[in-house]
Amino acid sequence: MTDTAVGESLHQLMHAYKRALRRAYAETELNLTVSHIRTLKAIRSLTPCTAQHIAQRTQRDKAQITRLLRDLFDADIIAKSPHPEDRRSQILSLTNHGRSVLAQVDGCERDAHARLSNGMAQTDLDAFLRLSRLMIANLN
Amino acid sequence: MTDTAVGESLHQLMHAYKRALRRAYAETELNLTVSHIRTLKAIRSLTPCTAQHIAQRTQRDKAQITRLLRDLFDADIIAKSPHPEDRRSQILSLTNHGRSVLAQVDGCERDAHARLSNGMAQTDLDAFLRLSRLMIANLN
DNA sequence: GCCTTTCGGTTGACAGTGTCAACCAAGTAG
DNA sequence: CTACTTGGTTGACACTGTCAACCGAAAGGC
Repeated sequence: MTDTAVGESLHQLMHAYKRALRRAYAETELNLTVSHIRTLKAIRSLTPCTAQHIAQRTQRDKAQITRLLRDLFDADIIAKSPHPEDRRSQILSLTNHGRSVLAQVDGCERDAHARLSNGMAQTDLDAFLRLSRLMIANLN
Repeated sequence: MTDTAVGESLHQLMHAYKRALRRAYAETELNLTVSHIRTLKAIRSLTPCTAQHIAQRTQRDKAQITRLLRDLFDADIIAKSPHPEDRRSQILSLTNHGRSVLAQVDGCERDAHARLSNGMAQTDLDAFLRLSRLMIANLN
């Protein structure tokens, strides 16, 4: 029985979390999906950053990355500059606009996270994180 | 920073888990998606069971439930019988075929779950479950 | 040098999923 | 009876994940 319980919980948790994020993002008048934002955050945390760095980091298909990047580029949130050593590749970076967008996003997420972790001790959060990562490693 | 870490971990874990399930299901020659199976399991655990019982249990849109049920019905996995007290509603149940399908699914999931929880103590799993449920409750 | 293979990225196509709104028929309350 | 609610269906649409084909650039062998 605990077999299916873990699966069910995962589903529900994921779903509820995404819904919470979407709601939070919607309030900011930014027309970005969860995927766009995940991509943005990957760009911020990777330097230098190219498309397949993001694909690796977020574990998603490179085709999807391409499309997300196009949207972000069109919205003037990211900039592309030529890779100095490989002309196939492009270095991605945030524009000023992008940085301010991301700042707003951070605010939203802080709220969502506060709500998520309401009544949980820091040790609980750490434990959750540790177990999640263990499971991810097991599955990959 | 742990803010985003929890979100990222959730995403990745969910994704990896779904992928593992999909792979496992694919081997069984059953043409069922993760959603179909979640629906099936809901039917098994709810008696009596109607469409919106499932919607409630799995936290999904009733429109989606309708479509999933149609597929399952067409595949002779579930049966519909009239609700004795409400002619709008239908009681859902598993067919014999459905029960054997579900038995196969259980096998797949046991494997996937074994892999997922490799190297984790039972207390870890319990803790994970507890924390997940707490978070779900927080978000709803 | 050239040829083949690999790699970064793009594009097209498609299935699965989540969400919303409109709707119908059956039930319920006034 | 009328008005409102409820169970279920349908249509439409956006987001997401996945696969295969492709292009141009790079790398390695010869």
